[in-house]
Amino acid sequence: MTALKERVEKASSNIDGLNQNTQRILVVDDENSISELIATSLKFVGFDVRTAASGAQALQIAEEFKPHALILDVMLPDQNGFDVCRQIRSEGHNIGVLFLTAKDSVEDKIAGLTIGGDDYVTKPFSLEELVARLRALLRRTGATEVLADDEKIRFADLELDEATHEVRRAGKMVDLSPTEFLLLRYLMINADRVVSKSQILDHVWQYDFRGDMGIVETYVSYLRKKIDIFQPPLIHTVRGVGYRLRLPASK
Amino acid sequence: MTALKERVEKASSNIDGLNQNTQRILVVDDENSISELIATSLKFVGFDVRTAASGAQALQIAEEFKPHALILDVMLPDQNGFDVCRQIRSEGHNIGVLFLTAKDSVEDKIAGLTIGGDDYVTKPFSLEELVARLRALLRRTGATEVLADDEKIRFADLELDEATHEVRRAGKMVDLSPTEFLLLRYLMINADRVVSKSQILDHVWQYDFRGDMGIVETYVSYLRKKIDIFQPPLIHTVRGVGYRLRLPASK
DNA sequence: TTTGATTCTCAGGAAGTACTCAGGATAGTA
DNA sequence: TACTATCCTGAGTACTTCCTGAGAATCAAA
Repeated sequence: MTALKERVEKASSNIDGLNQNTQRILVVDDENSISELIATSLKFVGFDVRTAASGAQALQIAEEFKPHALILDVMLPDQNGFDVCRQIRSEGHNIGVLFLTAKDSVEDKIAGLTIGGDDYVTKPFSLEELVARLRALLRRTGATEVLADDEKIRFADLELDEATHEVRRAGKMVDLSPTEFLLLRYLMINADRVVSKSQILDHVWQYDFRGDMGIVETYVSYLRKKIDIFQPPLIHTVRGVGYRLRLPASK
Repeated sequence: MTALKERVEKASSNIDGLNQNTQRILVVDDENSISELIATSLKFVGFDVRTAASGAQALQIAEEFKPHALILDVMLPDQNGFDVCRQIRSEGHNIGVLFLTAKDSVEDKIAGLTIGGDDYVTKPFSLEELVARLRALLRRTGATEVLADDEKIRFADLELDEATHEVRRAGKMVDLSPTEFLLLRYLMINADRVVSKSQILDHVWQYDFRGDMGIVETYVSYLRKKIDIFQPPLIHTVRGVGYRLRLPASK
């Protein structure tokens, strides 16, 4: 699952119009803006997505859509998310579930829910995190046919391990805060292309973040101090546009 | 902005010979002058364009026009741009959206503009930038059949890469400021054709620029110092008319 | 060759953009 | 409760880019 491979896969799926081995995801949330946000984002990275706004609707859609995974708000208008989950599973499908939950309700209820390979993400979340968690979940539940490539992203002498959350530059461990990790991950996935500060903000930060883009500059600065003290520097500023991860080789 | 309109009329015969697989773009803005400006410009470069002045109208037109992309002002009289976007997307079409937004409202309020391959441009913008962004968006969202074609523009030994924002002359990296980049891009797109200073001003500079054409001369001079220190020179002055990118051979 | 118009180039101030750091707020942990 | 790590803001600094204006250079026609 290297950045390159991901891109190649994405590109090739564009070519023939539809990809045959696309994973189907059902997003269930009663807030329309949330499910749309998730849906567009997942569609863009290549999933086949359907949305539902209630438990009943979810059951109905699941029946014919047969999703590989569920993204499921715990709080639904008609019933609670767990029941929906249970019902869908009793239909026979053994699908993984990524629960969405408000920050405070976490400890109470969710604790026991991450057993079956399931996972949860608290609202508000960042898109990067959501997608990363979903991918991990699909990997665990075996829904992914693709060779289970070691969960590492590489660029130059940088190595980022999704499973262990470890990062190395030139073999040396570097430790990053959660935000730094996500930022680096986003840059690595988009290696060699320029990403704007607003793209970074939209993907790495939580969707309700209301600050300005100065925060991105600050975090790029942090990252540089941790990974670009080595030579050569990999994070490059493209003035007026954004940032770009690249080797200086082709100067 | 007269120069532009003139050319549109003159050259429209060239256009329809060229594209039978034209991309459809729906422009939504309540300021008529803006949507007209954009529409004219996009038509000229070969898109099939329709305009709408409100969200309601946009939905209506989108239904039968089935655009490949949307250019959508965030501030609309009847509803906000996101809702329009969401509604159109929920109809099933997975189209990319290029948002237009006032400079100051970007940082403050609006997040999530770059989700799903979307992008945004702040008012006032330059036409070159708008078109470049739109093209990039169409590429990303896979609406363009002519993919691969690795996002590079070439002329002679000049090479301009849109994704990485790199420019090379004879393989050597040259670094350009944002304006220099846009200017070179415009010259390269119109390679071998003479472009007048007012055309350049209309396309490369923001539409509210109030200075005179001296600025174009200045920037051409900057460009020459960066890319025409190599031999042979490519940027040629056509006295009394404008500039032209050409090889000395094709006199 | 002269003349007038056009174009080139440069210097320098204004404006904009990016980098870094210190410090306060917050959350997670012992 | 105290301690620590992380997040975020704001301010200061450094730098780049933009644009103007003016004089030098070039060109074409008389």
